[in-house]
This record gives sequence, structure tokens and C-alpha cells, in this order.
Amino acid sequence: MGMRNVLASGSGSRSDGRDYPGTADRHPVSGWQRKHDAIAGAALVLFARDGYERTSVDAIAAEAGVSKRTVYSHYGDKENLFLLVLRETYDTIRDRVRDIVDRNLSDVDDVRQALTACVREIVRTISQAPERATLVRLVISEAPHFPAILDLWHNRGIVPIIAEPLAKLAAAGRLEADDPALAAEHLSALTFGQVNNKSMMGTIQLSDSEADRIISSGIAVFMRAYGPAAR
Amino acid sequence: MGMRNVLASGSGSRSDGRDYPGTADRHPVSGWQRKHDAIAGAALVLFARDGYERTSVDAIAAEAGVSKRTVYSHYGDKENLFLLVLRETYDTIRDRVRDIVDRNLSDVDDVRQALTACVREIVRTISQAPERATLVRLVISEAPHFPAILDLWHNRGIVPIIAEPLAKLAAAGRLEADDPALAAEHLSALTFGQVNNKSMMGTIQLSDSEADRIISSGIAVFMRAYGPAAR
DNA sequence: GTCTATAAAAAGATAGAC
DNA sequence: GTCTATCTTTTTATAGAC
Repeated sequence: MGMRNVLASGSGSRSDGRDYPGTADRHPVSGWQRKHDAIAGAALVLFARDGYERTSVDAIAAEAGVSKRTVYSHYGDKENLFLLVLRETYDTIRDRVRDIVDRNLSDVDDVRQALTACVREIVRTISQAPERATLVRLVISEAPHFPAILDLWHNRGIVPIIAEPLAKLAAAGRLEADDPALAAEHLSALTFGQVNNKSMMGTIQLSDSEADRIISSGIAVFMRAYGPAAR
Repeated sequence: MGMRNVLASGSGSRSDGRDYPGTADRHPVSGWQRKHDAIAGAALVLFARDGYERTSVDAIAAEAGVSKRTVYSHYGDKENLFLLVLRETYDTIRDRVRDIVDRNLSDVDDVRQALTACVREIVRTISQAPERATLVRLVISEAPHFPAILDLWHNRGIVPIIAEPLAKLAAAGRLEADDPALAAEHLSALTFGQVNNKSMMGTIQLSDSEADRIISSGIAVFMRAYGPAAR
């Protein structure tokens, strides 16, 4: 798909009116591209805020500053726009998480401390982008009506990303995890799962301290079960 | 609210056409009551299947076998009907869970075995009623648009129900749980949380064996962290 | 490709008869 | 209270000019 990653940076509409021809892209930063991005950005904000059915193409066009007809020219129909925005946002989040995991769990000194810092940063990063925080809720809401969404849930989750460093820690004798993938599920349930539960999948904003308490308690349980000499 | 608990039993529309006057109810089992229940039952099925926005009052009326005007006479508007159905269903689930917890955790022999049996029965019971299984997803989807729903999440959850017997087990020295409420959160995250995660909040049907595996692994972690002599 | 104007269908809610 | 018929608004999608 030829769309720029406007979704990664938030708003999506640029303030200046200039074009930037001459780049190597198929669509240099042109009026076309700017509109394309603006539509995607507006769609993300409105879908996340109001849900799929409650968001009209009219509203997306208005938010993006284009006519409704332009939205249809670029994306065909509402459903296609929705799926594209979901996928793009999902991948953006995944990239961020991968980066955070790499930075926190590559060279580990204290296991508990490293896991805590890693999970906290992930939770904080996601919750700081409200549109992206509500994405999970949106996916859950609309999955039954858009089977294509199921793929996002199963093949693009963040648990496998965490499983890798856990496997290395287990191999190094720092964790008692026979099955790193399963351990990652448990760590995820005890941290992200608890946060999502308390916040109602991002509906209710948690304070940082509240999130930290939940995460610490979850990791405490994880370490009691998986820490060295746990059995 | 004067509505019978048609939601507890599923379909909601009766087959016979007779009235049953003379009971002590304000509305004896009359034509009025039958229609009232039929509307609520139809609404539950359709809301659960299609979501709030996608479900039309026309469809509810058709499914219930009444005219659209009758729906408005009984419930005022769509939103009110929706909230009533949600609350009623939520309370029904809670009663079932309370019963299951009482039966499984009142007189415990083997702690791990009792917890496993209890959680399995809860998961199985809920997933056997598809309309009720999708209720959680519906609550999550619509909570931002119906603030009244937040109350359901916070004040009618099932975690407190589990916390009680855990407190007793802790007092009896069968569990190392200083904070039973927190332990209940962790047990819930490791079992229900994992099941919900895998099934996408009930979107994907899990096999019994799959659910059992997940539950067993979660309880294994819980017991390693909270079992006697865990520290 | 982008806009204005419009078609066509659907949905929430109500009027009025019985 | 219950029904049929209707009002009104909103929404998706497209026709046609530039």
C-alpha cells in the first residue's frame, strides 16, 4: 500500500500547503499524498473516538478537509478505509513495542527490574496515544463484522515479541521457563491483561501510579512462579 | 423493574398463547408480559449478534413478533431497552457465577483441583450461552457511548465473588495470600483473562480442551505464586 | 483528481385509528 | 396497549461539471 505512515505521528494533516516533488516515491509529497494521509489520519481519530458505525464518511471528509467524493476516490469505500487504517496502526504499535523490548531486554542486569521497566514503557507509550489506545477496543468491537480483522489479532500480537527475550533469559538460567511462549502469555496476562481489565480496554484513563502498581504486582507473581529457584 | 428474567433462559418467546392471570405479580403472565419478555429476549439476541448500532428497532420488533410501536410503548427508546437488557443479563451471569463458586469453593479438599474445577465450570457455563458470552464484548464496545455502562464493569464484576473464598483459604493457611482481593485479580487474569484473550472476548469459539489447557496453565502459575510454602 | 448536488435506502421516532 | 402508515433525519454512494 502506498500510504505514508501518517498514523504513526498523530494528526496527519500538515499545516503548510507546499508540495515536495522530486522524492523517489511513486507519489512524491504531493497534494494527492497530503490528502491521502489527511484522510487516513482523520479516519483513525474518528473511528477510535466514535466507532465504525457511528463515524460517517461525511465527518471523515470534513475532519480531513476534503470533499466526501475524494474519500471515495482514494479508498473505494468506508470498509476498505477502515481496514487499511486498522492494519497500519497495528503495525505502527508493533514497531514501537519491538523497539521498547529491544532496548529493555537485550542486556539484562536485574530480571525483575528489566521486565518492570519494559512493561511500564509499553503501557505508557500506548496510553499516551489515545487513538491508538482505543484501537484494541475497536478491533474487538468490529471483529465479528469484519473477518479480516481476525488476522490482526492472531498474527500481529505483541506476545511473540516478548517471548523471544524470555527464551534467552531462560536459556541463560535467569528464568525457569520451559515454555517461553507460554511464559510470555502469562506475563502478558498479569500485566497488560490486568491493565486492560482495570481500564476497560482503554476506556478509562489510568494514572501512571495506578498502572505502575498493577504492573508491579503482576510481575511479582510472575517472578514468584518463574524466577530462578521458583520450584 | 417489572421485567421477568426471560434473559436467564435464552429465547424469551413462549410457544403457547395462553394467559396466566391471578398470580401475585403486578403484571400477571399476560399478553403484555409475554410481549415485554419477547422484546427483551429478541433484543438480547440481536444486540449480542450485531451490536448496538447495527441492530434496528425494526429488527427487534420483527424478531419479537410485535410491531415497532409496541417496542417503543414498552421501553421508551432504543437506548433504554439496551441498558435494561445489559443490566439484566449481567445480573443473571453474576448469579450463576455466585452459585458455581459456592458449590466449588465452600468445602475445599485439594485447592488446585477445586480452583480448576470452579474456573472451568464458569468458563463453560458462560460460553454455552452465546448471547451472554458476547455481552462482555458489547459492554466494552459501547461503554464510551453509554456512561451508564461503566457502573456494570466496576460494581458488578465477578472478581469480588472469587475473592471471598480465597480469603477463607488464606485464613486457613491453604494459600499465601496477604491480599485476597489482589490474589483474585491475579487468578482472574491468569484464567478468564487468558481465555478472553485467546477467544477475542468470545468472538472465536474455543474448544473445551483448549480452554482447559489455558486454565490449567494459569492455575499452575497461580499455585506456584500463591500456594503454601510459595516463598 | 476534486468538487457540488443528488439519488436511494435505512433508521429512530411518532400520529392516529381501534 | 397495539397496530399501520408516515415523518424526518442521516448515511452510503454516485452523477456530472471543471
